[in-house]
Amino acid sequence: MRPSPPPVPHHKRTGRPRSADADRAILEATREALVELGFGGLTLGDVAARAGVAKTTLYRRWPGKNELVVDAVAALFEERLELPDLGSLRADIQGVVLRFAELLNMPETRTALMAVVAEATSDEPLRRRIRDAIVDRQKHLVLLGRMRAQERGELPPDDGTEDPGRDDMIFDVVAGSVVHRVMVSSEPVDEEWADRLALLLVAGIGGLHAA
Amino acid sequence: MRPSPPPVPHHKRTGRPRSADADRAILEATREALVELGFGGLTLGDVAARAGVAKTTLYRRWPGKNELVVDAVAALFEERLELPDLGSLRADIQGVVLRFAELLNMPETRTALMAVVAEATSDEPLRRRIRDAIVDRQKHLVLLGRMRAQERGELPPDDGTEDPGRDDMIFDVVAGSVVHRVMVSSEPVDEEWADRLALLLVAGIGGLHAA
Amino acid sequence: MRPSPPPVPHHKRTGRPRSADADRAILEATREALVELGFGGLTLGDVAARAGVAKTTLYRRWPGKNELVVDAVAALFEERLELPDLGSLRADIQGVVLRFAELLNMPETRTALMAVVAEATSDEPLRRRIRDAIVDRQKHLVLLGRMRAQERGELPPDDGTEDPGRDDMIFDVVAGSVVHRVMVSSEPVDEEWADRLALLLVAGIGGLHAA
Amino acid sequence: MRPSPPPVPHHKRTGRPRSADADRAILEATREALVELGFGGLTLGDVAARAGVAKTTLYRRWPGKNELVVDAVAALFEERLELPDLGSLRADIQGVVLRFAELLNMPETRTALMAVVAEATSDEPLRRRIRDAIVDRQKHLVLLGRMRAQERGELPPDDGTEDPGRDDMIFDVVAGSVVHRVMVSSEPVDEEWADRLALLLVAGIGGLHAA
DNA sequence: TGTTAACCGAGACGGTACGTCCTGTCTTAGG
DNA sequence: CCTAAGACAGGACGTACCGTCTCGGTTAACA
Repeated sequence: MRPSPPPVPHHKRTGRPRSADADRAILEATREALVELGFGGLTLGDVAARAGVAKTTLYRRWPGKNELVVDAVAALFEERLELPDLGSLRADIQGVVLRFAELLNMPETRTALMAVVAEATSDEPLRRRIRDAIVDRQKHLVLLGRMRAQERGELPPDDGTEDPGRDDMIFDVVAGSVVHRVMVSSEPVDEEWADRLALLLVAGIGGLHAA
Repeated sequence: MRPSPPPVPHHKRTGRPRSADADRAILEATREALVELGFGGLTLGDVAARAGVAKTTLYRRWPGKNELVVDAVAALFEERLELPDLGSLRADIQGVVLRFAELLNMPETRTALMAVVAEATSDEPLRRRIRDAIVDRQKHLVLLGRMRAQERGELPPDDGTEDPGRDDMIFDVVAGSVVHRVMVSSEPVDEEWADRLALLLVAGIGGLHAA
Repeated sequence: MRPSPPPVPHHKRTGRPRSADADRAILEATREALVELGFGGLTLGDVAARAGVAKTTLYRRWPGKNELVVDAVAALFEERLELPDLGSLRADIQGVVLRFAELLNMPETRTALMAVVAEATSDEPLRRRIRDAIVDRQKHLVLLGRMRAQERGELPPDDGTEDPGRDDMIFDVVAGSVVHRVMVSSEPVDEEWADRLALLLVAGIGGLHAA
Repeated sequence: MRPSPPPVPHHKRTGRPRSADADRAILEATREALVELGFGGLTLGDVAARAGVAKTTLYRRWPGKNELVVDAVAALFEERLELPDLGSLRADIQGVVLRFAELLNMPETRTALMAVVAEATSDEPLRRRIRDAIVDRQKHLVLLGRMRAQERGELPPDDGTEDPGRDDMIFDVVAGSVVHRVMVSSEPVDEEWADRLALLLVAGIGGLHAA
């Protein structure tokens, strides 16, 4: 899976092309600054300086701080988040929950994720960007997990009558619970907690099918 | 339950006392500004102007924007969030989920809540303030719901062996799921969705007890 | 004659009053920067830094670079330009021409004067400011010189029939000639040149009276 | 007399030759931009765009804004400024003063002239360029006027003892007075004022000869 | 009943970041 | 070698808020 491409300019192919090095340097500098200063302390001028790039170059590519941070953080999700095959639905869920929590505890993402989501509450384009760059890429993990469980016989196969929003709800529950635990309750997501959440979900999903 | 009082000054009781009108006017102005400008656009200078108050007065009472917003929003949770008794655990959960979603969709809270949580990721005192003013007041709803369910016989009575973090997890799951649905997925929380979540939880909780 | 007062704000007498020290420091810093960097190189940010003052303080008092420079330079004209009484009209003119040329050769004024006049060509308020702060204060020197010459008997006394714009023209000729000599022709204004100009003027004025 | 040619490149004569159209378009665009925006608002990027030319092309031909403006304005002086033969020294002077004032009131020159002179105070090459392209071409008018006056018998013929800087001073006085009147005093140069200046000068020159 | 200390409004203060603009150079592709 | 197009590093711009401060003036409890 390749990293999200930089926002494609719809120009003619004339003039000096944009430097790909600059893109890389900027995103790297952004993550570095997030670690050191947090989202609030992050300054576009500072990022530009770290990247050895002029502020204008930065503004030419991204509309502002929010979009830049989304792109900078998206790459981390890309490479870090996957669904391990651990032999059972419960173990799979536990595994992905632990990895997700680990990701949320990285200093780059800790402050950045909530902040951009907050900004996005009144910024539809930003909301779409977050979905495209981060959320939707996680969502397929739910689908994958379901398919594996169905192959194992842990869940009944689809028969065409199931709720189409079913996987979306599972995703909201998993992601939301972990985020709330980490960000709001400030409690650790350890193996035990992850297992109990997995247990609750497995039982709950069973209940949904039974209904 | 009265709204959280402004931080008490520990002075001698001499001199002119602080104006209580000012407090009210400031919190009201803050909510008004949140609706019009969102969290990011909210300015302490602007709030002061709306409240007909000097910036100094404002800074004398609150350390900064974050704390002010927490207090301004807390009152809303106080008055709006309660657990209706609808006759069954599933219906109770559905009911509180719908009320919570409604609260999250108010313009005052929509942007403010996520924003202060984001700020709180690197600000322990703010995190505590949020817990004291908002989160903990919701948490007792979980306890209340459990007790009702136990009275009804929907859940087994406590026998002293249960996980002490059990209710915390339920709270993280409920609150987190709704927040994620509303804020990140940008999908509506309607009666159907709330009911399905309630169903999943009831079954899941059952699974926890069975384990 | 006191130095030109800072632009008077028409506020109420409320709030913290503006610092008089800041005014002094800013004007001094402006002159210093003019010497070191010239008008083109002068930056309001740099002036603020030199004066130990915030940029905002500077913008609160002056609309921009042009007005600031006018005020900074005006003080020099105030203190340096006077009409010596040397016993004859011709010597008086020679004297004032030499002083004026000297002033134009100071590094503060050399670059600043022409620049603000240039800017003023499309900025009526600036033009007025220049007249008020600099030009009009010089103009009375012409009147003073005429009166002395009339007392000495070098010129006939006014009889009420003379051209009201007469002194204005003399002023334009004296000031314009010196400026052009120094700025455009880049030739020195030495005693001889000044004396020849004085001679031309005395004769010319005589011609005007004769007409 | 043709307009001053652009600085000749001393390259080999290989490769694609420079477009002469471009030169014309650039100078025209410069004058147009001067009228619309004034000197301060004039941008090389904007001039390039108006001329339908790349910025590179512009920088290849002129070192910067100042030089470009000098060349763009010089052509106007070339074609507009001449010494009419009106039968007497006084009338000749009046005539040239009126034409010069007219030139100074054109929007292209109004702001441009003072600005480049101001820039030239700390830029010797620019000063030379101004002299070559503008000032020296005017100076011969003084010589021409003197010769005509001598032919008419209004002035004594040269006898080899006269001051060599004599004509320079006349030039400084005429040009400086008009510029000061127009630019600084912001008063009109009408027929009456021009005549009075001519009268003063004729008498003054007489005084110089008598000395 | 006057003192007095803390309050209040207003607004200036030193700072910091903003997002835009222009400069003069460069790097493309094409003539 | 020139051209158009446009990206590049750099730097100043003028604005907006921040959180602090300094004023003159007000208000209520205490003496």
